[in-house]
Amino acid sequence: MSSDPLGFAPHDHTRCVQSALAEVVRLCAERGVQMTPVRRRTFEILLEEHTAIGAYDVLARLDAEGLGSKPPVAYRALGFLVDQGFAHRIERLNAFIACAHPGADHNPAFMICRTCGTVAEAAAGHGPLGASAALAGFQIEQTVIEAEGLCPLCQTPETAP
Amino acid sequence: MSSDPLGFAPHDHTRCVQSALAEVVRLCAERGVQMTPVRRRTFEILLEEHTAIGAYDVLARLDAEGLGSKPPVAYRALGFLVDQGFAHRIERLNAFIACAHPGADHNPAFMICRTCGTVAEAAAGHGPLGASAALAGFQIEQTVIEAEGLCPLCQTPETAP
DNA sequence: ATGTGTATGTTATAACATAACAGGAAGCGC
DNA sequence: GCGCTTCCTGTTATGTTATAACATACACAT
Repeated sequence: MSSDPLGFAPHDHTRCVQSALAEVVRLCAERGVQMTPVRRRTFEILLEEHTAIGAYDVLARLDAEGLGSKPPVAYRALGFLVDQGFAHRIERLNAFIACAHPGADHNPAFMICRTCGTVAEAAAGHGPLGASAALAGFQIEQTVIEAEGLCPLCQTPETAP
Repeated sequence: MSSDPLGFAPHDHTRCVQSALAEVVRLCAERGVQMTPVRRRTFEILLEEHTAIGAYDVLARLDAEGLGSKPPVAYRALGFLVDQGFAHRIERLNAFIACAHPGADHNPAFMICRTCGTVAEAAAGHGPLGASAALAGFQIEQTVIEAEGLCPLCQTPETAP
């Protein structure tokens, strides 16, 4: 990804895959956790897909490459990536997506296009909840912030896929 | 059940069930949609439960009352309630909860206690996404905003359930 | 009475997810 | 080396959530 924090613009994909991969490999070493073949390939698949993808779709690709054929294999690898902040789970879609800023401390928010399925990550902070939560005395640990709508391209019939 | 957090404060539950039910019945008439027995009972179940509850749990209760035993029955009734804004789906929990303000035009946010499971509804607006989305040219139609953490009672061991 | 629309009943299956246990490889202290 | 622990992977089996597709019923208008 050369420049595209918001994700609806074209970019150099090959390059973004490589740099993200290098970055997470570095982070794993730093944290003393293992980037095993299954985990690595799972992360690559998410990067290549470059949109949210279901656990069973990931599994199908792992299986095709002889890296595992049973659900737990995919769920464990995805769980690891999510735990490490290298990927996110999109609750609305029951799907996973590579993190746009691995390593960065962030509270991600997502914009999901209902037409083309593209998912873009944005920064969120704890947002409007901060105020309500403070008022209620609720201690936030984690947030899910997902918007569904139309991406720029799908708003105009001519450019829509 | 006569005291339990909506928000996280106790209140007169019997009364809130009655008034919410009356309100949605009124709204159905106003909108020309039908509040059938299954839909009505489903809504009552959500109100009585007063927290997020899974579709199959709703179904079990409908079944016990002879109102339907197959998944589609529950999913259709819940879908109707959600469509009408009488209930909300909590993505994080794959569960449903009665709306705290039926009829009001709102973009709800939810606070989910990871210890006691209580779910409180708050107002959100389009929140932090508004800015990011505008910047990206993304047209928001609907948002999912859910925070997980500790409710006031569960923050202190003595008062935690 | 016939068509139309809306709701429900039912079958079957799809899609998503995890518990539980077995085996194997890497590191470590002895 | 040997035994120990730890972490990761493989596999079985099952649990949980959700929907497609088709059949039936009823209400109401033409």
